[in-house]
Amino acid sequence: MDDQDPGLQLVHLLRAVTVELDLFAAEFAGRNGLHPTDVRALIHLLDARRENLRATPGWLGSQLGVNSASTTALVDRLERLGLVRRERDTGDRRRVLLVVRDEAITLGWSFFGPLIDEMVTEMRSFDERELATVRRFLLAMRDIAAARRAHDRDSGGSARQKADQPGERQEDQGN
Amino acid sequence: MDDQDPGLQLVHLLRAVTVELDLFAAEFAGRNGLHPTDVRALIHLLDARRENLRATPGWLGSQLGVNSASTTALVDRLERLGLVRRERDTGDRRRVLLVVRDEAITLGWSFFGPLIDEMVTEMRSFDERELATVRRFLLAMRDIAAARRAHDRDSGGSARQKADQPGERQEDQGN
DNA sequence: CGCAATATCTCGATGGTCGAGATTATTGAC
DNA sequence: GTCAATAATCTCGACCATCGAGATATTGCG
Repeated sequence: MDDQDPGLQLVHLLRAVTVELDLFAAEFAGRNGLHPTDVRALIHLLDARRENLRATPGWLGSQLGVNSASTTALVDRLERLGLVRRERDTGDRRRVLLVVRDEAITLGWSFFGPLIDEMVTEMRSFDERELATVRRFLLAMRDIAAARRAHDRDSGGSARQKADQPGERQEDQGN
Repeated sequence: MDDQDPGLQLVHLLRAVTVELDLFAAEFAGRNGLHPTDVRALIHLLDARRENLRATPGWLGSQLGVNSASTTALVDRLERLGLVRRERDTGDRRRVLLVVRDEAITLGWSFFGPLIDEMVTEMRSFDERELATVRRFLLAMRDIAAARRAHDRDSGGSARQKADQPGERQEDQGN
């Protein structure tokens, strides 16, 4: 694996992008009195809403990799900030549904909107075949990372298992 | 900006990749008794070493966006774990050089090595023109994020300025 | 020398995260 | 129906990463 390997250079470049995006999120967090975890939670909640998935504390915790105690505190913060609302699930009353309030959408868009806009605009300079290439690249990188994470979680039981993950991920249950 | 906009889909996909990579790093952290910040620091330190840059606490703190107090504690942790060594700069004795110990390289490679390997291997399925397309994409995304971050830092003085960033970034000073 | 700028570190306070366990609701067996 | 097992969320106490403010040491300028 030569240091001049173009593939390796691209992997490093991908990491540089993630570093930039993390710093961008941290900037957003610090500016609004949120913590990095809150921002990550907000992103997942907005994603869930966009895809019509039901968000619950347990689901959110598993997405973020934090345990139930931290998730409760996290939702408390988001609720106190007026970004989400707790709502008992009428079907399964053990559950709590996390309803994203309009304030959260406004806040998220005010910060990430311009960034996303610029990125989408930049993508217009890519023709269809190039877009397909980028998509293939991103899908491959995402899947490799996800697969290795699942692999390491199983095989690497030497150290502690980190958190109490239900492991269960509920998909869209018909709204 | 339609929800079916292929550019927008790719931006979301890019975010999905960063989420996976962050979770991967968190997994690594939890398994080795490190904190997410420690992992980020380790990555920057290994990068600096690879590029023959001099790492100091101040430089590291500015890279991570944390203040000097946190940086001191961070370096204390890394030193206690035997990953780095503090060494007074003989030229400017206010400075401390952070020397990455072999243990850090071994540790980092043991975890990120296989992931990087798989990614690099996957990149072999891209021909030269496709690699160039991916590179153009990643460079554009990185630069947009960096530019917006700089832009927001200046204009958005409404809230607090977060940390005491020297703003100074020392490049390779001839080793 | 005095003085400002720079680099790092110290201190006390805040609060996010964790493990363990409590609480409430659901499910299935008898 | 009752009981135990499971599940989803929350409470509690402890730990420690991060922060702001300020201390300490060094450099460079005049």
